[in-house]
Amino acid sequence: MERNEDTVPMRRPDPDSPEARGGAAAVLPAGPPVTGRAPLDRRRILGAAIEFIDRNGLSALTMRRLGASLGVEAMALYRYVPGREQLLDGVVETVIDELYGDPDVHMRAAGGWQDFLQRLAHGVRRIALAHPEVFPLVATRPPAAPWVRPPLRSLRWVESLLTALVDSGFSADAAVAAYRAYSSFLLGHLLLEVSQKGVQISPEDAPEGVPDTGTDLSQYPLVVELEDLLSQDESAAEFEEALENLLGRLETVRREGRAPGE
Amino acid sequence: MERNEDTVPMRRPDPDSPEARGGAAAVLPAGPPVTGRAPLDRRRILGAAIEFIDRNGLSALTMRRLGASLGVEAMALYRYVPGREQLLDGVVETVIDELYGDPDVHMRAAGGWQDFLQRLAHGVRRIALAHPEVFPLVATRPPAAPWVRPPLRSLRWVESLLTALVDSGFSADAAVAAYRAYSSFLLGHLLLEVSQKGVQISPEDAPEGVPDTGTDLSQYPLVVELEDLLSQDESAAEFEEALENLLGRLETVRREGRAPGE
DNA sequence: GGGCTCGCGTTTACGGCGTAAACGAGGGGG
DNA sequence: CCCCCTCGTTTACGCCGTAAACGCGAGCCC
Repeated sequence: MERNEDTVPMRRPDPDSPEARGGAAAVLPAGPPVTGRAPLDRRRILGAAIEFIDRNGLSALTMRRLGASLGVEAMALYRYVPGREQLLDGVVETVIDELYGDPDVHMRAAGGWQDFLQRLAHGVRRIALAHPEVFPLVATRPPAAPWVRPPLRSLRWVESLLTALVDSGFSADAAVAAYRAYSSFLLGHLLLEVSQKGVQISPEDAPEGVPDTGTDLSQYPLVVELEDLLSQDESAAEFEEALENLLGRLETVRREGRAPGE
Repeated sequence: MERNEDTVPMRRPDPDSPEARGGAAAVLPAGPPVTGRAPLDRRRILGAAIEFIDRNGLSALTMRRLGASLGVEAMALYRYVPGREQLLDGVVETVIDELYGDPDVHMRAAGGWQDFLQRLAHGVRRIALAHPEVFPLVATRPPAAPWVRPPLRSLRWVESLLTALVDSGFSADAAVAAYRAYSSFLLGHLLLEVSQKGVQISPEDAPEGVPDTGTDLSQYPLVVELEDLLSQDESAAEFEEALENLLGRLETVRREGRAPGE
């Protein structure tokens, strides 16, 4: 066991964590930050919904409670949102639209396609970490078209990404394959990361003297032996590692100018 | 890439599709297949819930309707299941327990760790494709412990997997890292695959003469140009390709006997 | 055999949900 | 002045999850 201590040299907290950035992923600067009574509008409703989910969890969001958090009856929301389902669609769209406000993510691949994908990936990760309760929604809400894949649920970003790849020498086939591999990578890593984060927090009650006597692990000796390692959170490093690997793999695909499967 | 060869020789429809297998992933052989009135029990309830979700979608599942599908009032279910949430937990557990009945998936790595991981991956994929409406539940339900990562939500499988890796020469670090990378890969790929499959089906209504005039694509020329490619379903090949790549990457990690990030 | 108990499904009831529909209040233009 | 348009409220309906009381048939003890 040589790998705890300070083997990891200077990986401060986590470059994508919310506190490492000056609230750059804040929800909405919608005019004055009044929390009292202001004229309702769609943006304000969606912002309040995101804040509500961040604070209380997705399952606690109801039309009545969201209305109450805005100082309004539930039915008032229906003037601006057709219904609860479309409200959630709007939440998902608003959350990923935070990418446009992220100064480290660009829509055009000025620094090459690898820089583009890297910045985009970290931007999405920042959003996931800033809204862990919302991200499962981003992941599972049915997309508009079969080729709009979570978590990049916006045509503009798909167009950006494909453009960056094709302009950098990817064939059409390879660009599409890269888009799909990239989406799968982001979705898998980030969904697991936020769900893991949620689990660590949620059993906050019953902090007894003996920790974690919930289940009997005696039948799983290796799990017991590796429990420390398994509990460690190496998400940031693993994300980086897997991302680098993916980019490397895509580079060979690009060079050989063919789809990766053949 | 020397490690496929004849592992996947004839890729006609899809080796993991439900119809390509003789119902091997059927839900329950719980005694006589009577659908009428039989004594209620937990297994029968969970089986009915899975069938209900497969047929009508997760959002249609209510205690009352599930009761009705069993010829019983909703409250009768509460003798066997504490509540709706725990019912869903049971559904998830039951679905992944289908792995134990899969003759192509083994709990011990008799044919080497790569064979083990490959069989397991395809087993999980078969389950995902057999129950596309259930899989998002498998992916997003909070796990029991932070180190039980979807989609392999069972301590027995985690123990199996780690054992296979450690026995094959992975260091403890490397085995844990491999477990995490493998989980992310499975989750990302399969969640996207089933969600894509769901989207193709759901807008079944309004098959007008002009197809897909729903949204204006004029601002996204590359998306338009690549629309055919983007709509193609290459899930099986991409899954195989990404899995092979992951295994290859893990092999170098194993050989060098260190965690992959350093 | 008679009555008692107990396992199991039903009935009833309650508060909360999403949302359709009718209803005001308040203000700006004819 | 009055009308009507905008926007939030009130009321109402059917469905939801589930607590609690109930009923009923089978088995058992005496």
